[in-house]
Amino acid sequence: MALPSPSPSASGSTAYCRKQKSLGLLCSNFLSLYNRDGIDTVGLDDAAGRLGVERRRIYDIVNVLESVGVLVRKAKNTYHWIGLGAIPKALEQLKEEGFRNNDEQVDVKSGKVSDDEEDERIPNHSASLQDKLDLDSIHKTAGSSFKSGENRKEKSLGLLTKNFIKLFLCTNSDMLSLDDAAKTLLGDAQNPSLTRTKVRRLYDIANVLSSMNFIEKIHHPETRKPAFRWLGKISQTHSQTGPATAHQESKKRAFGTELTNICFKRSKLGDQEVKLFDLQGQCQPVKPNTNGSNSIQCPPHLFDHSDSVSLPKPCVGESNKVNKTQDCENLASDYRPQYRNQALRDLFVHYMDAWKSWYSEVAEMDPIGVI
DNA sequence: CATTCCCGCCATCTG
DNA sequence: CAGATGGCGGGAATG
Repeated sequence: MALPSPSPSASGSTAYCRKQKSLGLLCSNFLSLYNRDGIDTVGLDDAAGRLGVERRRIYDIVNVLESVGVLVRKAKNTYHWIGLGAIPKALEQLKEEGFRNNDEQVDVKSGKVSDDEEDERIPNHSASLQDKLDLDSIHKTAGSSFKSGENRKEKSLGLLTKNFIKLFLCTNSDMLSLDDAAKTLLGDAQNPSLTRTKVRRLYDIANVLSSMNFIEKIHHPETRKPAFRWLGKISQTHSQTGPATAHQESKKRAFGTELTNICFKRSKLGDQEVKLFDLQGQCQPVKPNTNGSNSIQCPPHLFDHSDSVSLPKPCVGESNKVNKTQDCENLASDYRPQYRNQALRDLFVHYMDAWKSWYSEVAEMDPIGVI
């Protein structure tokens, strides 16, 4: 049926920009919006509205954030904001959990010990990755019978996030390709389509974790293949963490490179008026608590944009298409603040890099005099 | 062509 | 039972 063809009727380039809709960006914005004093509860509708995205996307964000302790479901439509300060503890817990499950592979039906799912002993589970840390996981392969209940939960983004993180926390290497991660988490399931789906989810997760600087995308030194590296260093493996700040992720899909997620649907028209949120930046960056706090370090922080730049950047396209465009255009001129041109954007990116390097090696950076 | 990952349908799960 | 959740995979951007 007549698909709402994306007909780029409007002369010129398509204004749609994938980056502006990334989960990573959305996550940053979400945090910018709520990570501040006084916030106690987060309403899904409110969030969706202010961030100008569909509810569905909020679920994605919230689910991974919940896995890291930043939020807790309070009631329907409502979450209790805990804060970034809860992250270290949550990670510590995940780590423990991971190790525990690892060597005794608890069997607990319907998760008792670590809420996790319930499994079925993967038959030929051969350690595919460095370790055999078989964090729970285990999903029956090509489905057969199953108790939809647990089965569904078993595949939740939240759980997957936890397991993904455990992979880093309980493993020697802190570098992981999503493909390997997917396979590991699937208990080496052969089913390629299953893996594909898993990888898709991992991309989602990786994006938000990246935006929070938990991990960073890199290319495996040898394989050249894309992988992710854990940045929230763990005591042991720490040791000078590599060469330090190899931040050259210039212009790829650098998450958080842009602000806001305005609605510019890919094909279907964007409905509801874009309600750009009015974040004032103020996202109290949690300082790197390097003091005492044992091993796990809260990932280097988010908000690359917090202070200096914080305003929403509406779709910068020159020409858009559909009707709704009007709205955006208007909004664009209203909020238009920065980054309308490459130069500014670059500057911003630069700023972010500076922040990252500063953070990762507290002191290593040199005040690049961009300006 | 391969990799990334947004989008939104629709199965499930609450309240 | 309506509304809330969120798995899932098609297929469009991007590399």
